[in-house]
This record gives sequence, C-alpha cells and structure tokens, in this order.
Amino acid sequence: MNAKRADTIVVLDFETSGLSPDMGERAIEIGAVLIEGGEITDSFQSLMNPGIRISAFIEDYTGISNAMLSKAAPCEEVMKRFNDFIAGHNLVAHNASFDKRFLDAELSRVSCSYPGDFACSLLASRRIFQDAPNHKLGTLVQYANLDTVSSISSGSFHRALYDSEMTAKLWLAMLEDIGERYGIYDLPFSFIQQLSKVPKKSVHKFIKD
DNA sequence: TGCCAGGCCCTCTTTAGGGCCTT
Repeated sequence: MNAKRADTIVVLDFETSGLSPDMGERAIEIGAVLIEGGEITDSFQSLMNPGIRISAFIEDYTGISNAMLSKAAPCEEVMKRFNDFIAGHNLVAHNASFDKRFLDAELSRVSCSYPGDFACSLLASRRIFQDAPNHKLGTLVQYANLDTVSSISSGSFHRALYDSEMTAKLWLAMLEDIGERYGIYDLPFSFIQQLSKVPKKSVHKFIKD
C-alpha cells in the first residue's frame, strides 16, 4: 500500500441493492474520483454483479437493471481493483456512514480492509452551508451553483460516478467557501473532519480559532 | 412467517422521540 498522501482525496459513492449490508444488501456499482491539488485527476467506475436480484425500486431509482448486472464483473473482482485505487488516500462520501458500511462489508468479502480516514460531506455541509434548504446532494449542488455537466461521465444523479463527481465538486466548493469567508486556504483533511463534529453554533469560532 | 439500518441532530431531551440523509 502507498504511504498516505495528505493532499489527495478519493471521493466515492456506492449504488446498492438496499440500505444495510447487515440485512444482506450488496453493492451494485462503485464510482470514485481522485482529487489532487484541488482538481479531479482520475476516476474509477464499475458495475458489479452481486449475485442477487435487485428490486424494481432499485432498478427504477438507479437506472441499473438486473440485465446490466448479469453482464457485470463479480463484486469480488471489482472490489480488489477498487482497493488498489483507494490505497493511500483519504476518503470522502456524502453521508459517509452509509458508504463506509458497504465499503467495509464488500472489502471484508475479499479479505481486505481500509485503514484510512473517512470524512463526510453531508456533516460538513450542515455546518458550512447552514442556510441550504436541505442537505441532500442534489439540493446542495444547486445551492452552491455547481456545474452539473459532468466532464467524466454520461450519467446523472443516483449513478455512482456522477454522484461521486458532484460530491467532489461540493467538497471543493465548501473549501472555497471557507477560504473566501475566512481567508483560510489549503485546509488539511483532518480540519474538515473535526469541523464536521463541532456544534453548528460553534462553527464560526472553531474556524476562527 | 414476518420482520427489516444506523448515525447524526434537534427538542416539547438526557428514564425519548422523530426527522434527515444514504440505496
């Protein structure tokens, strides 16, 4: 595994068959982008065959069909490749507790684990974009006036690569917002992690201090 | 058979309940 590089972040997003790996749900698609020096420099996307049929609700929600998954590589094969992609990088996801559960569950099936740090763009946005109508990814993309035209995927919301790209843009927008408001740039990953835990009322003081 | 998540966060709170987010 590579040594961890503090200036690089992998933003990831899973599409899954349901909400909980503890209830037998599986990952069906992984998408991720690599951020280096404030720019997206690499990406990873793959459907993965979980070996179970997904519900009509999930087919409709994601646009991923059972027929598409039947032709995809097995989860185990994809996760081994993805494990190599994330090695040495900090991770970010929107509602990270959800993606972390599936990442841990799928990696454990191939006898791998991710020992690094995970940050959550949802928790961060509740503190940085406190005036947003809500903190769903789509709403925040609109609120922050982000470019919704993807440069790396042909997908849309609820597809893994597209959502990971939009989450990456949101992450960069939040860093930019702190920079513009406080004149603080090049914030370390760990700072946003800590910021995501402070009470909303204390965000201003936390950043100033 | 029938059930079905879990962490965060607010408040009419802490001996609890319910909404927000993710698929």
